[in-house]
Amino acid sequence: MIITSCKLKGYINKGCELKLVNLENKLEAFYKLCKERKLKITPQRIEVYKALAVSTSHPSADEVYAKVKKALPNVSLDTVNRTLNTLSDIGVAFVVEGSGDVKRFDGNLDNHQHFKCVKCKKIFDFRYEQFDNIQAPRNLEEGFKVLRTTVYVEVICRMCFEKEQN
Amino acid sequence: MIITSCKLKGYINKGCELKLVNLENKLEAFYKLCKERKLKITPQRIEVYKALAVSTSHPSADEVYAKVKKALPNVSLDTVNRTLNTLSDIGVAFVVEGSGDVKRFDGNLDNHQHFKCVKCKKIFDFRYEQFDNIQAPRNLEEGFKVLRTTVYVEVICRMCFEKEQN
DNA sequence: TTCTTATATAGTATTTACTACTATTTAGCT
DNA sequence: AGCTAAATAGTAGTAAATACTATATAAGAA
Repeated sequence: MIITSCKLKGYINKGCELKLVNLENKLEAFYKLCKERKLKITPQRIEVYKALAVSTSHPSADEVYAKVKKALPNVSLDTVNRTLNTLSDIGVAFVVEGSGDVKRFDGNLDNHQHFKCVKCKKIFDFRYEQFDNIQAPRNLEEGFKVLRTTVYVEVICRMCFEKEQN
Repeated sequence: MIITSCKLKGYINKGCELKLVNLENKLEAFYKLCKERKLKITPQRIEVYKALAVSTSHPSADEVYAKVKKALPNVSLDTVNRTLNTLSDIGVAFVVEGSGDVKRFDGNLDNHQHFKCVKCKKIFDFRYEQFDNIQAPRNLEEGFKVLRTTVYVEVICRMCFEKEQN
């Protein structure tokens, strides 16, 4: 088990230098992908991509905005937001599971898991005995107070899938 | 495997009548818990608790608010919000994993899982080979387009844990 | 039952996240 | 260099959640 970016436990992210070396290659791949998808390669897109590619901290749009602003002082937050969504669309980034949705409450204390439609944001329950007692890795339990370990599935529900086809 | 509240696939929630029968018992237990925790049993708390206890749809604060408003027309949204948080604090409800946080992006496409501190909202990566190829239950894969299956761990990080002690 | 007080609430204001809109600019093609 | 669809900056708007303050009330004490 490798904790890849857990600074609290004193782990050092040894991947950093590698990341910078790789950035050139990553950028090339990114350019290529943009061309394939007929997306214009703009300075804004490059900077947003770079900010995300070298980050290990799962930044919010605001945090990426702050970083990009250093290179492009009058970039707009809207552009950063749009670009982040574009990057997710083409698969070079993704939205951390569950984040970005309104706070939802659950009064069902029985053992169960959730799956969510990423389009309509509906959340469904399911129970799968195999997942009832899933254990977080031990060294995570040693370094942190573990409250809950769940399996989380992101789906597109039938309704949204059909809507998408039209 | 039981899909407990998946209406899209035509499953009917057979638990509904049972839920209403159980509500009385649940309420009694809730009153008892409130007394233990020195929390006043107010009409607002009762209605919020009831709304959540009979719901299977992981409602947002707004949705609970709308429901409670029918019984208590001039309840405030703030009260509903506070009460929902109180219910989470005493353990009779919980916040659906990941929801309620700002949208966060991840540029790391390598196979990995996330754990999040519920206090400071920081997200950390970890890799645990066992979780690399975790499979959603088959009948879920049949009814929905599954995009991603991850293990999600909620923790309190050391910093926040120590802060809490003081 | 009435009194007292800490707790909880209603109503409003504020903050923050995110999306929408429009006029302007620009990347990529010819 | 010129053209055009796509992208952007700047601003406005919307929605979610928290913060604040004066008022109301639950629950224990008298």
